[in-house]
Amino acid sequence: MARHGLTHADIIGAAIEMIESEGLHSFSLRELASRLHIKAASLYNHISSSDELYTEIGYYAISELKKAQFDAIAGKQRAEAVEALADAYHRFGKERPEIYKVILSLPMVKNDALQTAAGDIVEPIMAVLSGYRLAEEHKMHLQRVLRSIMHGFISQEEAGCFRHFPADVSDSYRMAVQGFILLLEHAEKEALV
Amino acid sequence: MARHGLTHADIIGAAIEMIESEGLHSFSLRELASRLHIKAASLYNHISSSDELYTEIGYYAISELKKAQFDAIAGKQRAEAVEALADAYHRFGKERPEIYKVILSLPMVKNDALQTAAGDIVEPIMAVLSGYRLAEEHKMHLQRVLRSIMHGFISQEEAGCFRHFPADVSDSYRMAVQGFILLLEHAEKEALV
DNA sequence: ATTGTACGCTAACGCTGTTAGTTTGTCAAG
DNA sequence: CTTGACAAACTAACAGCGTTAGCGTACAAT
Repeated sequence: MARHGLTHADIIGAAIEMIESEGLHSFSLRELASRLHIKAASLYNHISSSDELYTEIGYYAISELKKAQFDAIAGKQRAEAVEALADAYHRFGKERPEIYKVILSLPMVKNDALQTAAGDIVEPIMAVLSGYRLAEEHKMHLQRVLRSIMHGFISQEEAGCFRHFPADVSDSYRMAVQGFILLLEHAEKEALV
Repeated sequence: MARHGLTHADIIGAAIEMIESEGLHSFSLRELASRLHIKAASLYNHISSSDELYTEIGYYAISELKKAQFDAIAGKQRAEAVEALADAYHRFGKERPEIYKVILSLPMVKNDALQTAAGDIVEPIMAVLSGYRLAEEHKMHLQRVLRSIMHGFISQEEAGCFRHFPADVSDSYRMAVQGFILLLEHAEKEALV
């Protein structure tokens, strides 16, 4: 009845807040609506489907992640930049696990808007790799390798897969990143030959 | 009415088949029941909840993955064994993506039965690492690193995250694995010092 | 032959996303 | 100042989900 003056951005913002605090798992449109003092059906005046909502939140998450990475590597070069980037990625995953999960649930195949989002993920990594003398194709491969390491690590850590052994998890991550730097330097040397 | 002589194993088997063919996403107890010519409620004579069902399928998936890895590394040593293991893991993820997803959805934190399953994941990797002269703690770390690489890679590949660049995806994976082998050898040398 | 249990059934509950159709508040134009 | 249009809320409903309670029946063992 009483107009609440809700905007699209309000909806997205509230959804993000809810997901971060209550968890992606227990999120629902009805709960979101209720928190906005609205009926679930009324949400459809602002969004076209739950899929669209998740996609938009995914965009937000990706841009946040991108920002965090660029902030971290600012003014840094080579190994130091790689470490800072990896650290920022790891921190993002640990501090905002539910939002990170939204990124994972994005079906990157679908539309091309998502393709540009995928580009956003790649950007900071490519920026870091630019500090190394690498062939363009090598850079593409190595970018994938670094993403695999970072994503694989935090998603397994988050899932609790790393509790099997008592070894310190941060140490493992550091070793993974050092291994990647080793590979980078190796690739650089080979290119010179 | 007419007894069908359904066993617990039949249910699990049918569920696995459905998930592999139709996808985890569109799987439901009601569809599973209908495929077995049963009502959904009747499933509860054989399983206690859908969670339990997913968990059991997860066990199955993990054991299959473990088997594939051990088969691959049989008779191989060191770098060759690492490559074979990584290759088997990759193949499993590509050939049975839906079943692989079930593993991911397992909440490893929960009960201790799942802890033993987590052990099963670790086993073949530790077997391969045993071919290298490494401190016990190094082995734990490196096992996590390899898992991160393998899991991170195939989960991103599956999600379509690697279409951004034209570079060959298998080449990227090979490079990731070679990088890990490099790290292994590096760690081995350092240990000798 | 009788009894017990394992396994099927129906009906229902509360939850999910989603749609159609209706009302109402607000703001702009006449 | 009234009127009309549009935006944004509403209610009611549908189909689907997992799950529970309670009922009936076929089969196996006594």
